[in-house]
Amino acid sequence: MPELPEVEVLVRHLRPCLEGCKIRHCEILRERTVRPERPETIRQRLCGLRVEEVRRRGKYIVVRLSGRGTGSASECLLHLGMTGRVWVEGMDRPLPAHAVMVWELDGRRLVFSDPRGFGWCGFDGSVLKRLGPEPLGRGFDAGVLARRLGRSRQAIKGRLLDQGVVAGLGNIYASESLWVARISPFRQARDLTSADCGRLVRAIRQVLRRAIRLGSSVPLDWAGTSADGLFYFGRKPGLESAVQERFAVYDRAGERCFRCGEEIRRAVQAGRSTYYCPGCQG
DNA sequence: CACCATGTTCCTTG
DNA sequence: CCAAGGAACATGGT
Repeated sequence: MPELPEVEVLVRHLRPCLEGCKIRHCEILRERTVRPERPETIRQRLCGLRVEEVRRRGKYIVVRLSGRGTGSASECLLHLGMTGRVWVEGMDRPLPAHAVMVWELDGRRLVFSDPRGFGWCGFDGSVLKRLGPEPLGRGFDAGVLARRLGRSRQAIKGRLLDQGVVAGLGNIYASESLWVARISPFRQARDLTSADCGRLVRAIRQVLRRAIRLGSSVPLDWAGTSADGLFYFGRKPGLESAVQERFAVYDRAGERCFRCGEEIRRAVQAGRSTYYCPGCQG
């Protein structure tokens, strides 16, 4: 469920559930999920700590924990990969088949479930240092984007997926942003004018804000048992109306462009699907 | 069975 | 040395 908007909505949801809670036990059901530390190290580092703050950076969930007595603060990172989910539930429920980690709180528990197993939990904060600016923060404008794109001959779509250029865009919202900015995903990054960069920055912000607003306004199934993709893939019966026209191009190959009526196309760039409108993204 | 999927890292190739 | 592309990770849905 993970691009910036989904993680942001999730973090807002988790904040009141977690902040102030003490972690009584930590159970790791899939060892690969925790890294680079060993499972036993993670368990020891988490046990007995209190959650001081839950925040987001890019697609990462950052959990700040207060130390045992001596004030040794630490930050635990969670990344959801492609299919990771995190929620807090009562202790009476059966654990899902793909639970990879569980934190026992007082009378409740946090469940990290991840069928595909690309998600991650650990204390190595170095990944955060490599991230580009927050697209919704002040440090992101046309000049910054242009500088980060540099002289790259790579297609702009691919550059937007690089978390060092801007933090939090993924395959869906990269396509969406380019459509809003009317920029072809195949343009070489170095060829974008400053006007293009300005439109792209505004488009990215608009697309992400709208997705966060939408995700905050729809009743979400955090555990995702009904397979609604939390808030992707609103084609599920009963949810389509709420999320209709959520995506202008993503997963809409063969359908008509809302702006010019052309048929949306799908292409493959660097092994990943790109959706675009050949009519208005010249 | 074939192909597709919201991500990141590592390796190879040019 | 760098840029770019592809494989790998692993599982489920269509």
